[in-house]
Amino acid sequence: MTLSDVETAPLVDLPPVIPGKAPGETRVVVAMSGGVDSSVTAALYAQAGYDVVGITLQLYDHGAAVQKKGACCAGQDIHDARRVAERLDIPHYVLDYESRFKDSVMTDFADAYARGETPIPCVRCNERVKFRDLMETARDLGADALATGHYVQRFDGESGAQLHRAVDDSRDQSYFMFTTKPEQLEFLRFPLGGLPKDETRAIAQQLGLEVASKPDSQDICFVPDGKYAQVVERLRPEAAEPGDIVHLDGRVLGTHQGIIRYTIGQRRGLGISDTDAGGENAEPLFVVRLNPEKRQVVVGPRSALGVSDISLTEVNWLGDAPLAAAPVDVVVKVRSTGRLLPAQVASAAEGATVMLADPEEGVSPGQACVFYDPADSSRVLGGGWIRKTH
RNA sequence: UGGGGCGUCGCCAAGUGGUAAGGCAGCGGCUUUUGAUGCCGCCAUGCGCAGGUUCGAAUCCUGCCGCCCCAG
Repeated sequence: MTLSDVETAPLVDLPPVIPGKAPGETRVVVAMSGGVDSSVTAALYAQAGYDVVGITLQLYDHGAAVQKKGACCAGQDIHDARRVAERLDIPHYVLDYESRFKDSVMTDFADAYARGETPIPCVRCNERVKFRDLMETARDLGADALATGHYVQRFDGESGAQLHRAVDDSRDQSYFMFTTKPEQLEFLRFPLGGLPKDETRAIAQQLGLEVASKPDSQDICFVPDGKYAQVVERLRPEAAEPGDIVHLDGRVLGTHQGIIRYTIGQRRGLGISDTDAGGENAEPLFVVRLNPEKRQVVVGPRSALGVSDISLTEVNWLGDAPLAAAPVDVVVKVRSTGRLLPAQVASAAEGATVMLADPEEGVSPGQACVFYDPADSSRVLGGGWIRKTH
């Protein structure tokens, strides 16, 4: 039984990958992780008659520690991807990207923590692995496009391809895609971005894909047991050394087991109680700042968390007109799951400056600030890495 | 070894005869496809110890222990 026997009517109204070019003549490389989303992505193009090539990247190798829990691991995911490709009757390749993933993503991850920042490895992976090395490979294979299962939308506009949020706000992944360059965007396709919440699984089920009920991935892929500190500690042991927990007012309130365990805005896990206020006035303490040089975790009351000005580096701008020194109105996200915040952005010496209309809490260096069009908040105008806040 | 005060959960702290508030910390869960935040739940059969009074005591009485203060 092949795919065409199961389902003949199109499941999704797929826009042509290359307008005017017949699907049969169009080669689409699909990045297949072994999960539901990328599997359905491949299936949609295969069903529509495209010349689909599935590629799975082997990014890391979980040792025995993970396998014994029976949780999914790199090996299982690769196996799942291969099964799906077989079922779809498409060629499938597994590429060993372990060393470049380690160099481009894991090292950056550890370095960021050592610097007192809180990294987003998923963005680095998109930026430095999937949309760089994998894209290059796709081009080498003569592909017309690289498709992924990300929940974002891509539209052709007056001045080139535009990046937009997913239709389903609860699944939108645009925050993780802000580094995508215009020329990369031209080559990318995201067929799931227009799908409502449960549609993908329903399609996977209709197609009889075994991954249909596979749980959504969560947490960081290379630390599925949640103990990311161990990974960092292996690469940057100095970041796991104990130090003082210091209050903004200078009091030393306790000690911590490594700066890597904390991020700005964090409340839990400090193990300290500020009782100077006394009685019912004891306020919870939050991490306000990390000082890697002194190995200090600086804490303070919630009122000390508000941030209005943010300095960004490595800014990627996707707007029609270039970003200038004169502030422009945008709305921004400072975390993937969060409200859109009114703000202004202006280019600066080494990136850009963002001024929030209202202070926001828990804004950490190493995280991303992503810009959206205030007139059409679905459109991504770019973003940058948060370097400093105040 | 004179006088006064205090001793309630890891920290702070209500409670002065009617059957142990609350906050902080901690733990568990939900939410979240980065990190946080948030939300929900749990958290002293016992109030320094030992007796006594009382139907009933953290609350009253006695003794002891431990801190603190003031004296000399």
